[in-house]
Amino acid sequence: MKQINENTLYDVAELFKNFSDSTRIRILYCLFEKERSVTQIAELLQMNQSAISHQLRFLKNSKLVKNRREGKTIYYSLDDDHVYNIISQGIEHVEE
Amino acid sequence: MKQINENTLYDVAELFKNFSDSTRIRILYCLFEKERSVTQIAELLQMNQSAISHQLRFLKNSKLVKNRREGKTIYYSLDDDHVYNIISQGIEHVEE
DNA sequence: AATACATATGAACAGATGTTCATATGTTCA
DNA sequence: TGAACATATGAACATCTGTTCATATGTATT
Repeated sequence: MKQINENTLYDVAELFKNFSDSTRIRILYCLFEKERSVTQIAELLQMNQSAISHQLRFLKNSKLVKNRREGKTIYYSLDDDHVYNIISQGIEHVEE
Repeated sequence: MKQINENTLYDVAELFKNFSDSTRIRILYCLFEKERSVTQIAELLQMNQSAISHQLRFLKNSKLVKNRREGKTIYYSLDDDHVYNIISQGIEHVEE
């Protein structure tokens, strides 16, 4: 087992916090396929726009999603190669 | 991307909840090396026994740790092969 | 049986978290 | 410029979460 820094585990907990809420993980999962706008995500998840927007900010701060503007619309997409792998591993775990 | 069940993502969020708290992840991490008693864990993490005990129950319910009694002492150890991999991947992520 | 040790448990509390509502900001198009 | 659309934001609120304290349960030893 490799030696790790004192604070690393706190950062790891912060990282996993992103995946510990069903709204956030559903947002990330629906971005697996392709980028989507805030409105599209809200419709997909059947939740109101503000709730999605708040969670997207959370995910953006964690650098898990990025966005780009196209006119009035802002498209969000995954910003981290690890996201796919981490969630996939989680899915594998629970489906056993 | 594979097709997943409606409820799977909720379960995945539940799974990651285990790793989203620094106390729990530190407990799990110190069990990487070997099994440890509640008191040993409390000393290692410099936290009181009750807090550790509560979190161990949490982790036990999630089937991430198991325990065995030896006299007065109860030893906890990891109960899931995935735990090691999931946390390792988290560590890798934050150390980049 | 009484004491000491190890762990578990429930209640109480403070702080964190997620959602909603109202509204602000930013963009497009007429 | 004004209206319509898309998104962001702050405040308020209810709920959830993690810790502590006090105490209960379980085991070993004398």
